[in-house]
Amino acid sequence: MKNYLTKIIGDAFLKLNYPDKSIHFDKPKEEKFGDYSTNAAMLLAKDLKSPPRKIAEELIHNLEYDKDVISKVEIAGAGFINFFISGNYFKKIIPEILTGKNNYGRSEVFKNKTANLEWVSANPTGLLHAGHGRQVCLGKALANLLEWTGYKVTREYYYNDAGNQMSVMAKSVYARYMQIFEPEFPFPEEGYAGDYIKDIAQIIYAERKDSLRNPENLDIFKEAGENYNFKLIKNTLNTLGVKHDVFFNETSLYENGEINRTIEEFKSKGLTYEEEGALWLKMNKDDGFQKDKVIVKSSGEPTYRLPDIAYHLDKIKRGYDLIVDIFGSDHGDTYKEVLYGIKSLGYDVSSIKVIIHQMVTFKTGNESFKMSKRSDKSYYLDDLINDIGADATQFFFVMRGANTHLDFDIELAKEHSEKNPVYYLQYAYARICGILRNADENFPGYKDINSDDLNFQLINSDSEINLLKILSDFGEEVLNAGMSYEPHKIITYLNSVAENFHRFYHNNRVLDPENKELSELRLLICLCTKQVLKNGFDIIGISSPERM
RNA sequence: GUGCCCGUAGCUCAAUCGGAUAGAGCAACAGCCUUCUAAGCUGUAGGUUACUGGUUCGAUUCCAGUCGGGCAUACCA
Repeated sequence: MKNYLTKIIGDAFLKLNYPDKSIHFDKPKEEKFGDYSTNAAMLLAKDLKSPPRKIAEELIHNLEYDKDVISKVEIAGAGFINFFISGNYFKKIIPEILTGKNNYGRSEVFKNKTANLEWVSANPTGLLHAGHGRQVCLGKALANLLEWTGYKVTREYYYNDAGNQMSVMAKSVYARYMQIFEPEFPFPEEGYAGDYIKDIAQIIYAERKDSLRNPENLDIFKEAGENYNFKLIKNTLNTLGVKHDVFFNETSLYENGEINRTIEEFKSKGLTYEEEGALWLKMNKDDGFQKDKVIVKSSGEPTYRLPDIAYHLDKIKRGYDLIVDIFGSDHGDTYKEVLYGIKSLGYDVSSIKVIIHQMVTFKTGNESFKMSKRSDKSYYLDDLINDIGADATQFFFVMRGANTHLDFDIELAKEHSEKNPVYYLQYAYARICGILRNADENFPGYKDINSDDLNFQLINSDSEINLLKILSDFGEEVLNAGMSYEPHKIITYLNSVAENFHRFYHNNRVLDPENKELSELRLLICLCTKQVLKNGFDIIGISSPERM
């Protein structure tokens, strides 16, 4: 629709010899301002030195359009041009949705493009805590959303198995192992205190007994911990229906020489210097950096920046059209350093899109508590899912824009789980399924209705037309949400679908034995609504319950 | 201290390159079930968009400052 409007306005511009402007269409909140509006005349006012309303009049005068599509064009306010779309146009959406089925709303804008989405990427030092949920759920929805705009998406999980965190985890496991024999054996001060570390130690003890009391290194402890923790993490992800295609480990970058190659590249380009035994990357103050950063510690180990840079170079070389990273705001500064490193080596970072989401504060009543894997008392993502369910978890985290701070009151989520906004949407879906079950009994053969044979003029109430209008927006909404990487827009949209359906349901009896033709039309509207809800649920990653 | 992010109804959040009377859900209040699921619908109330100034036809949106919160300022990731 927007394409059509852009075209006819563009033609009018040509006729009038107006300067080229990018024309933007809004959807007015108020019905009386039409279905679409543009402020083109106001934007031109300055250039043409002419009042906006006069320009708008000229534009309308030179506008050629199909009367079956646009019923009315008006000037309003300071110079808005409002377009009213004909009710008949929206009825055409019915066969379109029924034909499109599970693909209705998909866009081909990015067809044949590839995208890599990296998210979660928590190091396997323990279970995912509830705060990780935001990223898990956001990424899941975003991956789906990108697919719906045409991308072929690779879902990727990166973890630093060579870094300090994993080493601390190994030390923690070793200490717990030793405590089996010597209860007084010291536990590392910054170690991971959770009971699961003891479980890992017990597993090692069961296999190796006391043979590892004086190990050459802690590799066995690290590996056992990594395997154990990854199993738990994948289990949690699985509960939420998240499945990564690629698990990329940092070690592989050492093994294939990419780390050393990257160091050499930095050195040969004169971007580094040595000081106090460490290798420093020069950071440009003009780009907002306050000081240079270490990329190789004096111990000889790289800091996280170096492998992160090498990892992103690897992704760039794999040739994706779009590379998306999702990080928490605690990485808000560091990703800039990584991008800076990549750019200073001469690589193009324009295909890399970084999404930063703000932190989540969890509350039970008046108490807010910290998410720390290193404390022994934690609220895990598994706990959250157990408490409020996978659908509600997914929904709550995706419902909000990523860049907003989020207060998550667990007591409230538990208490009000039945009034959770997710049910508002799913209930609309279940309601439709109920009607269809009824139709199975009383309107046998409704599935064979050919929409070509129906008299669409019978659809004429506001609640029917408005519902169809909303349904016809789905494709635009998907594309819009996808291009801004904001899955929560889909939820905002689905809310209006459900709202309009509930109103439609309330105002119109769908199955009326006295009026077969009208009933069949309304059944089709139900089928269309069901399809749009289902497709939307699929994108945000919640289930489509037939009954509630 | 410095950098990034945020501040919208009692609570959690929306608001499409700056647009028309700032919208939903929850909570509150008043109505609606012999008819397809009342997890619903209809209505009422709730706001100086933290504050102050600036930019312009027009600001929740852009700019400056103030206040308040989060994150980061490590040879952890």
